[in-house]
Amino acid sequence: MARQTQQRAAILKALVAADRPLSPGEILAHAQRLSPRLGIATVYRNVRRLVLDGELVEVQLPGAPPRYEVARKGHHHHFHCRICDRVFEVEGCPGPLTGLAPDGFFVEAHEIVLYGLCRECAA
Amino acid sequence: MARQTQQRAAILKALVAADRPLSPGEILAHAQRLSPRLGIATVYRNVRRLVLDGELVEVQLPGAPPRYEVARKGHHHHFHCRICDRVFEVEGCPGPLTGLAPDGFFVEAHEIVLYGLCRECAA
DNA sequence: GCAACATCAAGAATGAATTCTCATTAACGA
DNA sequence: TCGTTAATGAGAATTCATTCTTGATGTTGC
Repeated sequence: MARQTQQRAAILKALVAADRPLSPGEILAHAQRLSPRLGIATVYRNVRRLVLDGELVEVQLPGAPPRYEVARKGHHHHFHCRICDRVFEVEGCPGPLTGLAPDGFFVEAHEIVLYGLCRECAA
Repeated sequence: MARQTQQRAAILKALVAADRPLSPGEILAHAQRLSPRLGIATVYRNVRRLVLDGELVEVQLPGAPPRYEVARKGHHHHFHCRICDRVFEVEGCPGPLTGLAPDGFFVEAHEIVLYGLCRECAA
């Protein structure tokens, strides 16, 4: 059976504390504050399992490696800062957008990504 | 100076004829109809130069390799068919979406991707 | 507490996309 | 047409994210 290890706890805590999607490298950096000897392979192993277990969801953004965020957050979108490369969550949504597709196309989902400067980089 | 080769012409014609963003592999397959001995390295070489020359633009979509489309098409978005994996252009746009970002964030651009079934795969 | 064994850390290995190498081909100015 | 040389084709090499391997470690059931 699965064991509750310090490393997995550190990985989950890092994602909960960040409250934004993190890449494997970011997860490593954040979680190492709690578990200093943590290695990147352990991040990948645990992230894979946490996604399978439904605790994390993968967030794919254009031209960027996969990021991961805690599951059950409801429908939302993302903001990608072009300076610091961090990704943030964005609350609203302009609607289902089914009207944009050409006739005969069937829209099942949509993704919106905003680009620009985050609060810190805009200051 | 740059030469006008059959291969480069075939690559551009393939992209113009397709009227949708193509991946390097798709460009190879389409352009080989016009230039059968075309190789993948030549596709990458020419695509890189055509992007630098401003004739093509790179289209990045979530979780997908880069695709390329002819430049100067105006603001538009994309539809990614989950069955055939082809990407199509979509005309409209719901607006600048600057209101979605949190306070203090500065929105410079946005990308919208629709997912579902294209006309052929929905039939 | 202790033994069994799931998990770990570190580095090697993998895989896929992209780029490089180099002998050959072909574009184009004279 | 011809010579120069940019561009090509094919396969090797590279890159980088991710996964595997190994011996060591730490968690859990008893």
